[in-house]
Amino acid sequence: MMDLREKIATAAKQAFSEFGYKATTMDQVARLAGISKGAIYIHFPSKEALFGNMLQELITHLREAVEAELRPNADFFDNLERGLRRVVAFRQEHAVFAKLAQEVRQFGTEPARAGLRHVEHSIVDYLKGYLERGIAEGDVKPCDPELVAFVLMRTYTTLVNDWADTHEPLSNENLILLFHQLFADGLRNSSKVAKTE
Amino acid sequence: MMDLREKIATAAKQAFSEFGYKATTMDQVARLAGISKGAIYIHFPSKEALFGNMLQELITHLREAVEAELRPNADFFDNLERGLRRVVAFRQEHAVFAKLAQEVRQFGTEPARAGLRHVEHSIVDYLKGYLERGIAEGDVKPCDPELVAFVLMRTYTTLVNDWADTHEPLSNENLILLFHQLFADGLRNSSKVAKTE
DNA sequence: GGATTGACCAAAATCCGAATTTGGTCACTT
DNA sequence: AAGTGACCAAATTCGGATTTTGGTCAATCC
Repeated sequence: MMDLREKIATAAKQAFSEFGYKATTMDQVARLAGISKGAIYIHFPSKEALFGNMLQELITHLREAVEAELRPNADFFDNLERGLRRVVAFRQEHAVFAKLAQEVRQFGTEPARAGLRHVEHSIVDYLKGYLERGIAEGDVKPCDPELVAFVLMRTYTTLVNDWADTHEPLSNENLILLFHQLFADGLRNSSKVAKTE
Repeated sequence: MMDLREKIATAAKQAFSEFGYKATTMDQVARLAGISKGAIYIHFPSKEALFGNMLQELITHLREAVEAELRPNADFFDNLERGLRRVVAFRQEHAVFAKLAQEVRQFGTEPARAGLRHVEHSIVDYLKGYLERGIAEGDVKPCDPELVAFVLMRTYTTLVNDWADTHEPLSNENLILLFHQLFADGLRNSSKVAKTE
């Protein structure tokens, strides 16, 4: 049988995914886990702890998923592309992200906002390390890895969250393609023929 | 003496800048313009029209300011940088933008949100035309100009506005460097030396 | 006689106390 | 010791009275 703590965590994730942070009640989680409310507090000190535990597990699983995707001998930017694609897929596989983002937009729920920020920061931090390795190995031009990681992540978030407000949402393929074109190779057309003036 | 319509428009901008859209009342605007409330409606059909008029004027002035900044014979990406920098400066010179952004974050006021979106869209639209010309002239690789314009605009304002929330603000030089590195030339280090392992 | 006013109105926003819900506890059962 | 569920204080929601606000228009002014 499933260990109780795990059962509670699963029920919590299910509830947070469906209702968001605010609208999830401890009674609901207890009912979903098939236990009483008091039992939750034997394993988790608070609702926020339940939430934080879920986020931590997501971060761990995301990192594992991304690392499983990387090919040590492949081109740096191909791997970056792979990793980003995995992040996109992971977000879609876990409805919590969409639900929490919607909740933040609609109600501005503070713990939900902080949670998403926490996840984003851990991704940026991971990305920073990856960029540092790329610079050290000579695959990436020297740059401020934290700043570039920040921009990459923000651009990604903006594209996923904000572009769809006013346009057709981007397909994964277009998203990755755009990233590659913008950040890896740049927009400058270096094969331009000499201007005649 | 200042023409009445202009006086009303000036008072409206002053009020919107200080209080945002929602908290600005027609009585307030009338008082600031030194006239009665009814007189406003001789020149503007509604509060929204007053707001829209202000935004339209801002858009016009911004476009003029940007165009005054461009150097026809300069490098495409240098001009792009120049223009974007002017946009950011313009936003800082006109307190309405900050006030409206704050209002949207705090209250989600719909006309304020729509107004900011309208301004941003007109900037992106202008940028899109600029990119299209760049593509046609061979300065820029083929790409979706609207999408790229959107990303450029958002990334630039994010760098200027949000990076400083948690880090040392970027100097203009670093900003230009980063911008060129990211979008113009890309991060790929094409002169990589053969790996020794 | 057109421009301007300000009392006026319906609708929307705001207040505010009552009623409900919720996170968390703990004496008690199993 | 693990788990329960009635219980509590604090937070949230509800609803209706009260105020504010965008917009109008007959009266007034120049």
